[in-house]
Amino acid sequence: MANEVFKALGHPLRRQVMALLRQGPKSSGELAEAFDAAWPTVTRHLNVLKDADLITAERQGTSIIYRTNTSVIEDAVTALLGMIGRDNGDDELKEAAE
Amino acid sequence: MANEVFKALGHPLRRQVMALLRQGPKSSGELAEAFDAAWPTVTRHLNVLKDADLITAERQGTSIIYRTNTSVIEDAVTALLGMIGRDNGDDELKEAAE
DNA sequence: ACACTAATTAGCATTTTTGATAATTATGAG
DNA sequence: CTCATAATTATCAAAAATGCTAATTAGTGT
Repeated sequence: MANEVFKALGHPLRRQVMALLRQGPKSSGELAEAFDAAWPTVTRHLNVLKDADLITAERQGTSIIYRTNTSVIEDAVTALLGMIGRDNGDDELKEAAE
Repeated sequence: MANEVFKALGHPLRRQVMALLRQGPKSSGELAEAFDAAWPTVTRHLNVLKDADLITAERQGTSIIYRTNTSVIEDAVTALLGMIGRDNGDDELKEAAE
């Protein structure tokens, strides 16, 4: 999971997409308009985000609507938080056992 | 900031390094031993992490000690959390003004 | 100075990512 | 069915990332 998520967020345009979708669902066209890049280029970035499960796509008549997938972002936060705070290598079940 | 951070975390070996450093500071050699990759390869990954400010390097006699830089990870968490939760595009100072 | 160990930088080949244009699919309107 | 619009997939070239071996720098001890 984490690999694709962080990799997907590694591109500025893709983070921008996430920022735009924060204001609510948007169509492929609306997103494509928001950037200098050509539409197919934006489409590809959207696919990267979709493969990473960061967004979902749903056809609605003639257009395709994208939404951010909150839960995956939450997972990424958890992964990140896991990088802070000391660990002794003792296989993680320590906390629970006392 | 965010670009380099997420891009840096986009590689499995580099996330592994972060996980190892969670147990405390480690030398380049200790880290290099932990992977199948050749030492120079690991060094390069360490440089990517360092450029992203995710870790710091400090020479200690003959070896170089790496530590995770907590604050940058916290910033990344904030960036991530900023992707969740509705926004109306109204330039963010809304919350404060009521 | 010389040797030894720790680690990095240089160069090079392979793979992946990016971005554009052209071609294609899908849906709805008339 | 045809036309127009929305969006994707296909292809290709340019740029960046990865990983290796060889060469180099840096510190320590003799």
